[in-house]
Amino acid sequence: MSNFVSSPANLPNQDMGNQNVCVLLVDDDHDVLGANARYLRVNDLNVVVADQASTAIERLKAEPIDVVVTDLRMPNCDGIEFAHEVRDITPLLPIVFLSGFATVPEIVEAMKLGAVDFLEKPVEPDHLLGKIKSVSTSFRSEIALQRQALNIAETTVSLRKRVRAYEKYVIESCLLQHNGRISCVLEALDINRRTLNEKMNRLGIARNPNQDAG
Amino acid sequence: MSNFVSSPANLPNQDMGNQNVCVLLVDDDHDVLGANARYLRVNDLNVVVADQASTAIERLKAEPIDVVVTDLRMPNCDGIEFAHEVRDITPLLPIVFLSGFATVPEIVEAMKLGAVDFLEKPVEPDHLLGKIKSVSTSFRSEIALQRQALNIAETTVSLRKRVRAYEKYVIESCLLQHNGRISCVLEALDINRRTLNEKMNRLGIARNPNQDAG
DNA sequence: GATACTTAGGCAAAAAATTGCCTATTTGGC
DNA sequence: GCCAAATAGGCAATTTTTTGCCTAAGTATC
Repeated sequence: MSNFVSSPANLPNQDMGNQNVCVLLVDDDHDVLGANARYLRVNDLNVVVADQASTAIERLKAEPIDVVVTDLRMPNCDGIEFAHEVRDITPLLPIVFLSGFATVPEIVEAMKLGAVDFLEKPVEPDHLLGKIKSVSTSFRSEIALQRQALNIAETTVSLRKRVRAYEKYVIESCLLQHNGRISCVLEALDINRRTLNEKMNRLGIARNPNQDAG
Repeated sequence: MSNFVSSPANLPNQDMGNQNVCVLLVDDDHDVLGANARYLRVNDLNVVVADQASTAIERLKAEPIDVVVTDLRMPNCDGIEFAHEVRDITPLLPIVFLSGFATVPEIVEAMKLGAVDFLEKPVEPDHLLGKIKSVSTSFRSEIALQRQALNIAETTVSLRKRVRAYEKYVIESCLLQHNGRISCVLEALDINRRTLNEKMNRLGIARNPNQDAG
């Protein structure tokens, strides 16, 4: 996969391995950067690293990034400003912020800039991985859904189809986020086990087997 | 103006005098509530007050609220839960949170739920007023808005609620797009007339009257 | 091999949603 | 006032969905 901008309009429900997802990790602390990068790579993600905003921006322009994970506090340029620059280049790219100390206004601003999440340092690598996975699928679907949603006039997509697609996406991304662990999905979506089974059959959602990752 | 409910996808940028803006103030502290209400009223806002979530929800259903301002920590029901309920009713209504102590996850969750802003108590009345004014004109970031509208933000909400919210959004925005013309919506969404009626009742979608189509 | 844990699915009752038919109300035109 | 068009809603038959109960299969642990 490359840039979301160019992804097809349909909901991409084929399960994709992590190996296609490309993450841009930005952190001025080389230790953190290295550790996270290693963990994510071991789990089949493509990882591009940068230890400062300017480098990150270059990378972003050069490579097909799917998710940005950035520290909020950096020496030469703060994370918010960086996020603004990212927005200029890719208006919808998901950004996950990391920070140990953050003020309310900073968090608010970050979220307004469309941060997908805001994690507190130190982050458990596994948590970060889960977040990235879920973000990258939900984002793909998001683009697709937006297209559909915003093009009501042009394409006649029945309400039924749209709702189905949405439901499918929600379940799939939840499934992904929990490594295919059905019991977690049941809880997260607050849904009866039997109902979930039925829905998955109806919507053609594959039982996800081999997500090891943890 | 009335509910934002009836204006989903578009940013409502018409400027209106304060006197038409209706604010729902929610706070369990009567002193704070009274003081803020007074200040806002003096400044020509319509203010509806509630000292607990349940009352607030009733008010919300009954009156044409434009902005909700709520405390995050309340005795019977926390602000996040309250916001969830608000979202069930009005997926796009701007919510401003107030709080003295808030954790990062709380703030993040609130923002994902489409909070327009998050102010730290104690709030200067004038600051609050400014915020409300700007909210009712400018609005929150388009990205957050779209995410919200599409219910993409991965908040922990039951599948059922999310699907409902999405369905509601689709219908509302279609309705808006066709100036409230039901017959067009029927065609656009490829849905049975009777079914649409039922859904609109179930989801609490207001029959839209006088959209003259500016 | 026994045991615990997780998940799938058959079956049927119960609940919810869809939809056709018919009627009522409103609005605008003649 | 009368007619046509658009919309809402009552009622009931039909279809779908949800869900509890019970069984079974696959895995991992002991």
